[in-house]
Amino acid sequence: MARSASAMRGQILESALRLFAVHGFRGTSLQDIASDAGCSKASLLYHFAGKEKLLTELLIPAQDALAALLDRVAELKGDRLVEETVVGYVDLTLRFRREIRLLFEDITEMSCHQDLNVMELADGLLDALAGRSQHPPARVAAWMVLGAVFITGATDDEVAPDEVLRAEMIRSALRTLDHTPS
Amino acid sequence: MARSASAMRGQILESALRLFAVHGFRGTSLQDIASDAGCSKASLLYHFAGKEKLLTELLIPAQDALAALLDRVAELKGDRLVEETVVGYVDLTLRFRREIRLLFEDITEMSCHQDLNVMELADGLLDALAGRSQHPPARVAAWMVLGAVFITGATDDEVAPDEVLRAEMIRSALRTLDHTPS
DNA sequence: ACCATAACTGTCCGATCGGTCAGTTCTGAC
DNA sequence: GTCAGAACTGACCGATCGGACAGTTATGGT
Repeated sequence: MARSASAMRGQILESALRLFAVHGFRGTSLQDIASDAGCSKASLLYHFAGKEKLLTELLIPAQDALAALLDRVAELKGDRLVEETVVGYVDLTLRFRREIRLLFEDITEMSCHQDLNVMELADGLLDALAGRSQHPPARVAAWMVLGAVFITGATDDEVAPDEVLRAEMIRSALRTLDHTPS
Repeated sequence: MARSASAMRGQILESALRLFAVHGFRGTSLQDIASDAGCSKASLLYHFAGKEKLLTELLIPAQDALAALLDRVAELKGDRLVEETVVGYVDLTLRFRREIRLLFEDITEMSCHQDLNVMELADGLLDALAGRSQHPPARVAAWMVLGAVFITGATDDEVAPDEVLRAEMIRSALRTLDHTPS
């Protein structure tokens, strides 16, 4: 058939993202993705140099968004820093739900992935959430928020409508950080 | 050599737990475990009926401990319920760190595992953390605590000594749940 | 109409995995 | 010492995986 290149690429990426999010990176074979996308495994490997490259391409948008957030809050301090970081982080997890689930499934794979520096960015996020503080209580609370938002965003339990979920996640996170609402 | 059965079994379980926690269930082969434990793959399969059974045996203690916790707080209400649940859950994650990491790595595997009912127990835990409330804000906050403690316990970053970590995890969790300290 | 090239595929390959099995080695009771 | 059975092993098997490659089909510019 030979459709336009970008169409098939997009279809493959979509299928890969969904399957990876459900069954994990290792739990999804190239054949699974190809079947779901409606092409042959060989065609998949024509568009993407390998399974790893496919994973990389899927995660880069989320990574860039996180990097942009960290860049945006880099010059803030105190209350503004924490508030902006929390809101930005929550929005990010809701926007990239499936990517988060994928990251969640194969966190160890990512740590030693050369093209992705998720761990580095996570450190920066942790730092901002702690308000640049090095005190153990603040660091622990920041870790808690990191995990809380991460998992709450990754879950697909319809615990609440997205708008309510977002608002409550932000409020809960700020409480965790002992941040009195302004 | 043919050492006593229990000794080799214990060695295999120990090796499996460590390797699973680091590389995940799928990321660890039976040969990896056997080499680490100092025996052959065939010997490993002599002691354990299969890879799944090995996983089950590793997670049962943690599962039982969680079930016991839920049983203990079943008759409590209000503040006592939430406090006991939080403290118990935090202690549990710190006691079973590696098991948590393992669970963390392969959460989807577990959901469809017949011998383990982790998801069912997680629901009970969520319910107790929410103080048996069905209101969305309380449910979201409970989800946040579930994830926060989960990840903070699973991480091996030495963010703080265990005693400080424990105390701060409990305090942070109670703040997340909007629980004014008694 | 023609053709260079992009898009695609069927088929094969080596590696790795979980698991089986017949056979060997060790141990403890007598 | 002997011997039954537990403990252990090397060799092998079928399945599955990621990937390579030669060959085929469709497309767009001329």
